Amino acid sequence: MAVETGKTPIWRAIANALRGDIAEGRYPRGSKLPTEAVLSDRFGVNRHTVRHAMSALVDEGLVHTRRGAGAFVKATPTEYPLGKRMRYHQSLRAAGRLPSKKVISIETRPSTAEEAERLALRDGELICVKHGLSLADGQPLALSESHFAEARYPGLAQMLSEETSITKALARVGISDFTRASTRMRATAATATQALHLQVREGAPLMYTTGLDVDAEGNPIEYGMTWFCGDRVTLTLED
Amino acid sequence: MAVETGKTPIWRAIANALRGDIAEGRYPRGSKLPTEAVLSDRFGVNRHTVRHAMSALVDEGLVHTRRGAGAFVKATPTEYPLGKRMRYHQSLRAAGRLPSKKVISIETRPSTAEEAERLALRDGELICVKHGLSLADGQPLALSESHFAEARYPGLAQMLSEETSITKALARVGISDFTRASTRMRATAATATQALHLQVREGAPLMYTTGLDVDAEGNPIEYGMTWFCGDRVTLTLED
DNA sequence: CAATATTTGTTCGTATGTATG
DNA sequence: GCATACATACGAACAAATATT
Repeated sequence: MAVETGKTPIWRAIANALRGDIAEGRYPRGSKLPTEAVLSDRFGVNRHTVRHAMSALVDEGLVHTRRGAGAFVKATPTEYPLGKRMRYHQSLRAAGRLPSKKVISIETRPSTAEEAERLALRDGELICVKHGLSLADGQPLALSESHFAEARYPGLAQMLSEETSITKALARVGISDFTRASTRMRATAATATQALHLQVREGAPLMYTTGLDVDAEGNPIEYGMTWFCGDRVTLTLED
Repeated sequence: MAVETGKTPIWRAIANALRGDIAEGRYPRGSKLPTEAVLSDRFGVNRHTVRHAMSALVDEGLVHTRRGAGAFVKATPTEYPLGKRMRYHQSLRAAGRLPSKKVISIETRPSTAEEAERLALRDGELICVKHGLSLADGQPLALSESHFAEARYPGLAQMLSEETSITKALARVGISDFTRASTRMRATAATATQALHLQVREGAPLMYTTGLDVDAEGNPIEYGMTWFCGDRVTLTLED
C-alpha cells in the first residue's frame, strides 16, 4: 500500500498502511514484519519514522518486537461472521479469541417513537436498554446498545446484569431461540466517549451496525446497535 | 444524540450528530430540521456554532436551507443491499438514485501472490485491474478496484474502457452471469488520495469491502475491493 | 389581504487557543 | 520571547424571506 502526502503525519500513514496489510492477512498472525531498514527504504523515509509507526502498532497491541529478531504480528483482526445465527461468544471462540463482556449500564425508560416502531410497541412503552462493551483477548472490540420491550420480558433487566451473555439472559426469561432478521451497516467516526471505551483515537473509523433479532414467529425481540472497532474486526459474509 | 468534549470542534460534532440522525432516518428526506434556535438550545451552544455545522451539511449536499422557512433534508444515504446478486446500477436505481461511473485507470500487469491466490492463478500471471469511481446523482459514492485474470478474458481491458458497467463488459467477453461468493468488511480512514476522489475529508470513515465474484460453476471471475463513503451509503443485509 | 411571528442570513464586536515565523 | 495569523466560539442586533393568524 502506498503512502501519500497530506495532513496526516507520515509515521501515522505508515502505521495505517502496515495495520491495513496485517488486517488483510498479508502478514498473518505470528509472522515477521519486514525489517525497519527494508520498510524505511520501501516508504522512502528515515528509519526513525518507521520506528515511530512501529511503536504505535506496539502500543495498540498489534505487533511485538524482539531486539535482534524483528517485529512480529501479535494479533490480527477478529473475523466476525454476519448471519442469521451469529452469537458473540461462539463467533469469537471460533476465531480463536477469548471473548468477554462488560456491562456499562442498564436502564429502563420510556421508548422513543423510533425505538417503539422497531420493536412494534406503542410509543412511550417501557423498554430495557443495555449498554455494553465486548472484548476479545481483553482488548475492546465493540460497543453495543441493546433494546428490549420491558413488558414482554419481566425481570430481564435483572437477568442482563447477572449474565455475561445476552443469549443466556434471554434464555432465563423463556426465549430459547432467536435469529437476525435484518442488518444495516455504515462507517462512522468514533466520538470522544466511544473512543474512550474502545481505546482508540477520537475520529477512528468504526463499523456501525444496527440489527433486529426476532423469534421463530418473526416477532421482534431485540433491537441492537453495535459499533465495531474498524481496525480490530473484519465482518464476513459467506455466500 | 449528545455532543461531547474532545479535540473535535463543537460545530463538527454537531454536524456529525445531525448527519447521523439523518442517516438513521430520524429526519427523512424532505423533512424539516429543527430551527437553529432549537438546536442551539438543545446542544447548549451559540446559534453561530449551529450555523457553522449546518453550513457544512449544506456543503455536503445533505441539507438545503430556505430563509424564513428552515433547513430541509435534501438527500439521505443510499441504501445498498448486499447479496449474491448485487449489481451497482440496478441497486442504485432501486434506491431512487441516478447511477454513474467514472473510470480512473485500467492497467494490465503481473499479479501479486495474493491476487493470484484469490483468482486461482499462477503467481505472476497477467491480470487486468480497473480503478473506478461510482457516483449517485453526481455525488461520489465509492471507489473500486476490480481484478480479472487477463488470460481468461481476452480483450476485457478494451471492453471495460468502452462500457460503463462491469456487468456489460463481462457480457461482451462471454460471462452472462456471476454471483458474489464472499464479502468481507472493515472500517478504514480515507487516505489523502481516496479523500480527493470521494470528496471527503482525509481520515473520513469508509466502509472497505472485498469480495469475490464467481460463475455458475464457482470459478473465480472478479476479485474486487470497494471503499464506500461511510456517510453516503448504508449497506443492508436482509434475512 | 394585512398584520404579526418565525426563521434564516448578515454584520458588527469580543475573546481564546494554537500554529507559524 | 514576541508578533502575526487563523480557527473556534459566544453575544447582540438587524435585514430579508417565509409562515401563520
